[in-house]
Amino acid sequence: MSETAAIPRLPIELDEGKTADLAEMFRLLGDGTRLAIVIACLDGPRAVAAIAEQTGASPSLVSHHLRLLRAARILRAERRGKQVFYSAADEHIRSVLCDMIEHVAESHGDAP
Amino acid sequence: MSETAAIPRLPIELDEGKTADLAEMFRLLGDGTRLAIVIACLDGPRAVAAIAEQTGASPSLVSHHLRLLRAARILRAERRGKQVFYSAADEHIRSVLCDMIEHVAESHGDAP
DNA sequence: TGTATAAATGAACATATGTTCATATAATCA
DNA sequence: TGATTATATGAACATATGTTCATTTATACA
Repeated sequence: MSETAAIPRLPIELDEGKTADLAEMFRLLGDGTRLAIVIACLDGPRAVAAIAEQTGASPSLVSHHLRLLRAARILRAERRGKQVFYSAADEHIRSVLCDMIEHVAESHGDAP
Repeated sequence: MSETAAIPRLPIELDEGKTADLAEMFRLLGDGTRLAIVIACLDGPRAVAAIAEQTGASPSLVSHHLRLLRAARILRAERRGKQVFYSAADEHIRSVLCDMIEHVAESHGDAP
C-alpha cells in the first residue's frame, strides 16, 4: 500500500558462496522426479522400493537421486535389514515446500 | 523426540502436474546467477543495470534470466522511462529463502 | 555355503541449460 | 529527425544433467 513498507530482511548476509550453497539446494528440488522422491519421504521413512513404486521411477534412478539428496542433507537414510528407509532430514524442507505451494497457488489466477 | 509425532501435512494434495509446477519454481531458483538476481530484487525495485552490477553478470545474461523469472511470476517488472525495475512478486519467495537458509545453516555442522 | 532380495554404483548417451556475442526494440533528449 | 542509453531477443556453443542398462555390494535365509 505504501512505497516504504518495513519489509523483513533475510536472516543472514548472503555472500557468493552462501548463495551458491542455497542455489544447490534449490537445484536439487528443481527436478520433478527428485521432488517427488522428497515428497514421498515427508510423511515418514520410506524404503527405496516403495519410493520407486510411488513415484513411478526405476529403483536405480531413485537410488541415484537419493544419493544426491542424502549428500545435501535433504533426506537421511536408516538401514533396517535389507531395506534402507529415507526420511526428511528436518522440518525446514516441509516449510520450504509449503511456502512454494502457496506461491504457486496465488500466482495461478486469483489476482485481487 | 517420539517416533510418532503429529507432523503437519502439506496444504494440498500434490498430483504429478502440481509437483512438476513446483519443481519448475525450484529449478529457477536453483541457478546461482538467477538466485542472486532474485535476492537483489528482494529489498525493493531494481533496474536491470543495477542488478547486473550487483551480481557481476552481464546485462544481457541478466535480461535472459529476468525473462524466465518474470514468466514464472517470481519477479514482477515495472517500467519507468528507459529503465525497467524488477521486484519480488510476493512475500512467499522471501519465506522460501529464509527457510532454506535456516536449513543450510543447521545442516552445516551442529550435530547434537 | 549358495541363493534371493534390496539397494548402490559406473559408464554411456541424449537432452537440457547457462552463457556469450551480435542485433533489435524502446524510450529519452539534442 | 538522429543519437544515445537501457533492455530485450535470437542464434550458437560448451557443459551439465537426468536417465537407462549392466554390474556390484549388502543383508537375510535355505
